[in-house]
Amino acid sequence: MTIENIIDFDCEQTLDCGQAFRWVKQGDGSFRGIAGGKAVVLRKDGDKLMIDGSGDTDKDKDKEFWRHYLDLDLDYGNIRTTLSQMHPILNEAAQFAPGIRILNQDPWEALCSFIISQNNNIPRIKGIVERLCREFGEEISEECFSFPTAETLGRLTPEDLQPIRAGFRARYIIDGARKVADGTIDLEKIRTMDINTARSELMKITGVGVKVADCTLLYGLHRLDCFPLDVWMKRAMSTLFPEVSPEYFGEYAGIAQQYIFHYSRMHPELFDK
DNA sequence: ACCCAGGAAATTC
DNA sequence: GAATTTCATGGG
Repeated sequence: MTIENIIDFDCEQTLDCGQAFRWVKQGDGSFRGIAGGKAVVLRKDGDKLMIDGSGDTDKDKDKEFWRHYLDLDLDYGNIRTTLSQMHPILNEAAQFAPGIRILNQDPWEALCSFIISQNNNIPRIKGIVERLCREFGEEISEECFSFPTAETLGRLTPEDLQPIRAGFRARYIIDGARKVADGTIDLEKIRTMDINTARSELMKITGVGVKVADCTLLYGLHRLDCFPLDVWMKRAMSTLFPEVSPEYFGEYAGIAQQYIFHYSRMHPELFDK
């Protein structure tokens, strides 16, 4: 399948910028990954995006899924212009990776992934997530596994997660899975709650603090005004934007956050000393 | 051996 | 209550 007239989107900038952990760059520059129970390879050529390998027979519905997942119907060019006018360094960061978009990931997958992310590094997060899917997900196609549901994981104990080597995070994963599975936490209701209520709802899960809650809101529930502050972002804000607070960036602060996060990680020398 | 990693809970002061 | 320590695992 092909989607035409793609602008302001780059596979690597969007899929390998720390918001999702299941996309793997292939030798030919394409990206292989799984979302919504569909295993595909994404490849951009000029302004065309090729999506191969989806088994869905309903092409229109399938294409709609990927348009939505990749957030292709939001005008990022316009948003980037607005953000760039707010601050010269944000302009620099946005120019550096103008193809970043905020994915519409499955909320449970985002929540679980960012629980795993705490006090951890990205390569290892990817390894744990991969083993989690391989052990407890469904094999959709050859060697491609879906993300396990909250219901599936909620029936397990932390000891059952031993093979994925998540360490102390195992009991957090199970607590989150149980609360989502039994309705204690309703992610779709949280989607439309005001930001502070939504955050404290998510923080009812053991192992979810402000940062993991904000990542879940931004990357899983598409709350674009959320501005997660991790160690990188705190350093970036104090060094690059000492006079600015996150609210300054407004309703699309989360997109600004992602430009700044990616820019900072690609320029660690800015923070030497 | 030592330090850090897209933090948060548990403990101590 | 605020500051510090611990948590499990792997890589540099």
